[in-house]
Amino acid sequence: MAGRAARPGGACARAEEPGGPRQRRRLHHHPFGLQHGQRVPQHGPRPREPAGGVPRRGLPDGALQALVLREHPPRQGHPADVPCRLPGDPAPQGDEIAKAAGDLQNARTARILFGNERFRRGSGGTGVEKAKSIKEIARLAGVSTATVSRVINQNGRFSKETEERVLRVIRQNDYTPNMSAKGLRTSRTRVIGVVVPDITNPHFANVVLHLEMEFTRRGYSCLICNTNESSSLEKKHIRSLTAQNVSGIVLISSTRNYTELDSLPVVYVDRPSRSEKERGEGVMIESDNTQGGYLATRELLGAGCRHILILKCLGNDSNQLARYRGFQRAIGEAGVEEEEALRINLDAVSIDGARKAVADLLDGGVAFDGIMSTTDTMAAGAVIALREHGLSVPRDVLVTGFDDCQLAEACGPGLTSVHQDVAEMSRLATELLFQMMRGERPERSHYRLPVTLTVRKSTRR
Amino acid sequence: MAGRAARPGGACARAEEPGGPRQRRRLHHHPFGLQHGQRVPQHGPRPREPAGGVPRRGLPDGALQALVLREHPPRQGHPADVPCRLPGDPAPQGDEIAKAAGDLQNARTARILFGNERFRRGSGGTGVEKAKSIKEIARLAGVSTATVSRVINQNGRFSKETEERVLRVIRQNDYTPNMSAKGLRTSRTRVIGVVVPDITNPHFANVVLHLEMEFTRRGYSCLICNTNESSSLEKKHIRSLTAQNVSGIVLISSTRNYTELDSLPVVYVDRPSRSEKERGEGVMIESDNTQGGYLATRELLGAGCRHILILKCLGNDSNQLARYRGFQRAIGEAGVEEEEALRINLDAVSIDGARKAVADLLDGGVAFDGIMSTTDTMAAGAVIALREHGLSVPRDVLVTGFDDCQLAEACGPGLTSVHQDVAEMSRLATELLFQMMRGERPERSHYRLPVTLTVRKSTRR
DNA sequence: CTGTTAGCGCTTTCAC
DNA sequence: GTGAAAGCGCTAACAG
Repeated sequence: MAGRAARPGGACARAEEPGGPRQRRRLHHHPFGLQHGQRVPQHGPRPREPAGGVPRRGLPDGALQALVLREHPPRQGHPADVPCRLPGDPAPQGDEIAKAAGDLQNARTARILFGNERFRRGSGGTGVEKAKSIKEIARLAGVSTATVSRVINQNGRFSKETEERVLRVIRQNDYTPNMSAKGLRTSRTRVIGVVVPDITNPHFANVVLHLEMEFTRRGYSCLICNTNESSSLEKKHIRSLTAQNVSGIVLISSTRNYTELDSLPVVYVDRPSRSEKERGEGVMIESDNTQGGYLATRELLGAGCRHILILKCLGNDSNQLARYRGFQRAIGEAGVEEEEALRINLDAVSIDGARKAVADLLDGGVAFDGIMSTTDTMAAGAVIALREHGLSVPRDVLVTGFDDCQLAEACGPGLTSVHQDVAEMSRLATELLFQMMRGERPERSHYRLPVTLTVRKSTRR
Repeated sequence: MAGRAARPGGACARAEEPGGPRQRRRLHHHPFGLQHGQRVPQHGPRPREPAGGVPRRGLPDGALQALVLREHPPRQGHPADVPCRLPGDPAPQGDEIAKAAGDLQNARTARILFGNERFRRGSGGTGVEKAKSIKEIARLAGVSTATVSRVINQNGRFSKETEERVLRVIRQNDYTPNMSAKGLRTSRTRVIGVVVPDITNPHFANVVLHLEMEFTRRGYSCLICNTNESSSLEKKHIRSLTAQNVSGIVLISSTRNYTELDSLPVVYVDRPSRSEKERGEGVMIESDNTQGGYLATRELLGAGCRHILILKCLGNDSNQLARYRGFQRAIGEAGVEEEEALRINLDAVSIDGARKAVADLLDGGVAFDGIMSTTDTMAAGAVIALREHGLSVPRDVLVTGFDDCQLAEACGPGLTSVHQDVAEMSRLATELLFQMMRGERPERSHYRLPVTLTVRKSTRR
């Protein structure tokens, strides 16, 4: 295979074609062909026919694109270079689909929402045998499927010898239970949904990593859903998760009004409900953001700052507000007055947005000796702006961040930042979720984890 | 509920108890109680009994911890503060379980691998009705389930009027198909597995975000698996994914020898096979890392650097090597000789590791005028080390990074970095995966995407 | 302790 | 164009 002559290809060098030119045009021929000796079931899923079969109809995969695109726009990369674009790439059918957005209006939308993959693999392929079932294991072990099931799930009611025999057969045949069947039968899939606003936010990435580790440890998988801060996308994700019979959900969101979740174990993480008591159900874990804002501000005050710029972001993240309240408490206690001019509210969290905002302030001649930022990202932007204006951190201005992510370590002189105990947060979230999945009621419905201040050079002259 | 008196609680303030003290001890009472009028099926899953039922046996959730812990250790947060620890937190039963690691040795391991959630929700709860099935929809629409199915999947063979009626009923009842059943029947679940080494790596987080967006657009979900660079964990994840009948897999790994994947659409992203032709199957997409290394090095050479420190990492990521080769090519073309002393090989990618290594070199009096780092993270560490030694970037030393992540924007004066077109990579990966899922053969089996250089101040004096 | 069996919700063949 | 019915793989009630 590797010895074949490489075809020149377009912009991308070294494109190989494993199938060789002869097969190139047989697009509808499934690469994982049907095994010849395979049994053809009377009923049940029809294995792929070699060529014809049901012709592909309905919308191609590009269809949903237009639908979701409006609220989930693809991030701009470098729009100039779009290399190696595939031929036949269907142009998104914008208007036609877009008007069906959000609801099930017609068949086309139905297809979008529920459609099948048309071309399934044949369950046998080139030398690949069909996955073993519990029946097969039962036959080989000389017991009933019920017994195999009991052994697998350690539900008791079997003898030591039977157990050993069954387990041996399981091992020898490399058997793994079919989770779809299990899920159908038990309404639980050993999959946990994690709904997160934006996984590229280092803080959330960290949360997801830790959650995933905790789940894996317990033999569960992690279905991840980015909402991109869109509430309608969030709702879709949640519907999708319930449709998939997930065992539980971890939700990073301020929203609490999903009736879909009433019968499902849910743990809310990181973002408290906006209306404080929107819905009683569900368990909530958050860091003590107010305390974090307080600690950061105290650090600045302790170093002598008296004119502290507060850099925060409006938007969905209610934690920003809590951090700001901590700031207010600290300066209040210190007898420092809050200055209207020293408050920046950004629309979105970004390095460059913060940089520009701080630069504007500096250009306008506003004076301050400290910056308390409610995220590391914005703090990084602030540090850049200061440097560009010839100001030194920490000599001229002290800066604190929030989240203590990699950025804080790398930024300028090292950024003092409020550290959230993400590992503990994730551990606790998982623990509580599993309690609920077991049918137990967690001791509390609200946990607030202490934060600490990681002091770096940005606040120590 | 919100009006109830808050119990003082332990270290965490404001702990609420939604159930009130009376219910507190009834841990085995399911919070989502059984609806009273609910039908009790003769067979099939038994809804939770109020109290007794099958007593909880076998290992608690902590069991798998010890098993996986050794290869997937929890990252250290701030070990000092472990607040709000739950009571009854089971101590992991280390040795007992650990010796069963890696294989199915005994019943206990079986339970760990396959065990059920013991306590399912009653399918009805407080006012929550059972999820509707296709049968219910069929009844309400006055058609058969077959017809409903055909409408949902747009498989044809129904009249316009029938279609409208069915869709109306579906809408009115807020029906969503049960994906477990669908998965069982069709062996495909509209879920795509993404296996990634470490999601906190900003580059991978970015890839995952874009993949997830592409999947969501097409109505698919994203099951994410962190391998933490452990090959045995990777294997477990892959087995788990196949057991769950995922529709396809995106794999960021150098490994190509999973027979489990032979019958499944797989796209390899980012990391080429180590042995270049280990297995012909599967489609591979990567950035042109060699070209990236080349571009970065050229940038340094063009600015006059003649003694360039190469900062790379040994380990699983074969891209590091490609980038290094680009470096070699560039200096070769420029007639610059590679200096043994100017090569740092780190064990792992970290800011602090790079900082220390570069600091050691500086302390040792090794002289260089440029640094070509194979990741932004290490570049950030290098910049810190330089600054700590009183050297200025870019005045004294020029630096380039790789990946063009947030760190590059925030680091020092702004880091010139090689930009990978992650959006296009994800788009292409998804496109190819869906082609394979449809049974089509992609045009090529190997795609190499062009990279660009994002020039910032670290290379422009 | 073990086996028989119904059926979870869905898709698809076959018969009309 | 439509419906009846089988059966995907698994669990759990029930009978022995």
